[in-house]
Amino acid sequence: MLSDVMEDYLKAIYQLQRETDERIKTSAIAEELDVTSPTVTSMLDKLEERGFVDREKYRGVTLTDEGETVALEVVRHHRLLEAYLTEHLDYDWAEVHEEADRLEHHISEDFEARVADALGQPTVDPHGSPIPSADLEPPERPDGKSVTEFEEGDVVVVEEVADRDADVLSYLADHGVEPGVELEIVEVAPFGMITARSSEHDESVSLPDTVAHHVRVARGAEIEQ
Amino acid sequence: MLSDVMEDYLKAIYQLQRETDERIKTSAIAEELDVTSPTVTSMLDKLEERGFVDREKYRGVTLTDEGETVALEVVRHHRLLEAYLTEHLDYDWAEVHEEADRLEHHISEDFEARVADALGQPTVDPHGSPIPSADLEPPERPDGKSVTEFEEGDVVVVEEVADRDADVLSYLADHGVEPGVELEIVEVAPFGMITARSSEHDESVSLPDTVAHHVRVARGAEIEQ
DNA sequence: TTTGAGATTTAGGGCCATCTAACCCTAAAT
DNA sequence: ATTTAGGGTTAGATGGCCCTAAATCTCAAA
Ligand SMILES: [Mn+2]
Ligand SMILES: [Mn+2]
Ligand SMILES: [Mn+2]
Ligand SMILES: [Mn+2]
Repeated sequence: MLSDVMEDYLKAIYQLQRETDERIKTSAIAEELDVTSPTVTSMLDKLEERGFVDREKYRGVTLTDEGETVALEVVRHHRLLEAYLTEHLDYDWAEVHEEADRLEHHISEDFEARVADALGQPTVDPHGSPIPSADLEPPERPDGKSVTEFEEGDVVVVEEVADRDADVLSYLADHGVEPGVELEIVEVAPFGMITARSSEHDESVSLPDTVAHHVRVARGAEIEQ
Repeated sequence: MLSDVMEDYLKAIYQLQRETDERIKTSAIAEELDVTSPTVTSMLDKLEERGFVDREKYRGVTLTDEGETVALEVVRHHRLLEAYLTEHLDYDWAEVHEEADRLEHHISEDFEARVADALGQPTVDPHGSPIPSADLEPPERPDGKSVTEFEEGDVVVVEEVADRDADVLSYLADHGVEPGVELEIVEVAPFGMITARSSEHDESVSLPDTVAHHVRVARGAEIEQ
């Protein structure tokens, strides 16, 4: 059996891999999980021994197929829980992450199935992130781009808000940045900040790149002048 | 913070204390939690140091008030979860225990409150066991007696079926032994077995004392001849 | 091509929860 | 008052996850 700590490492590696295409470095995992790098090194030893990661010493790791399957399992649990908590237990969008992050390791497959049934086999979580299917086949890369890749005047539709910080999410919700909302990019500042107007709130929000990077969008319809 | 293992020890001691009035022995805890007695001894050291149990070496432990509060917290989580799983996720009476036994250590106080709300602040779980109140005041001893204390001809109403084994619970449900059901004691065998007729199923069930001991009942109305 | 800053691994240690083997205490029976 | 069986505790070890300090490697800049 896999410990919840190991599950967290595999999930972290999976999520870092979604962002970079490169091998995942010890330091990136250490940062993500808030542990020191020697701790990561020794865990990577174990994960390699167990066949969950491919490793090149000093050059980082990638998940094996088995490692990816475990990660997808955990991510599926996480996102189903987030969806269930918002839909059936009246949790707020911004609050669900922490609860799901603990419970994801402790629910049975039976529980997972019942939650998925109660939700009608959903495919995205409340943040717009895709929920891996029950067969745990690796999903395709989403084709949405980060909002930081657009320019002044572009109109986009928010697909996913992948931040995990409750305060940031509350702020975004308060200013109308949620999956499904249309945004017009009104300004791209030279110091890494983007300003957009939400069609919902008819109000503009400014976001530093660190936050904006987590807002994935698709190009929307042109706005009439 | 208390580990989930410590919570399990305190819950086990609490539940053993409900049955005996005497100090709880190392071996009883070891049996309950399926660990060896030296393991229990060393955990009792820690629990004593932390002020959760009163200990007399070689003579067993009792919970302190703090220890009892922790135990009640865990039991409240457990029973609320059992109730929620049966009411809202379509779990069967017999199946909930294992799931609740894991999750009880990992839900937040917020989750607890939301589940209690969704259920309308219930006071008993699906097995008829009392759910400790949110303030965690020690509940009174229930006044129900074990069905083994009755005699042939007595009519009783089932209040609580405190077994934890899924197969035993399924069997009991199949034969109409559930909270709220009326039973007539039809035979008390000399070798520790009791036979009762369920008014629901109009069928009789025979139960060894080991099982019957967990069926708590109140005296019911007399049956007309 | 060399070198040094920065990242990674190794070394060594701590705490937790568990085990087995060995020793010791209690309480009941003589 | 002794004995002894049964059970409790101590001793010592393991595996898991984490840490700091020291050694080692990598890669980009000079
Ligand atoms: Mn999340
Ligand atoms: Mn699963
Ligand atoms: Mn139970
Ligand atoms: Mn609680």
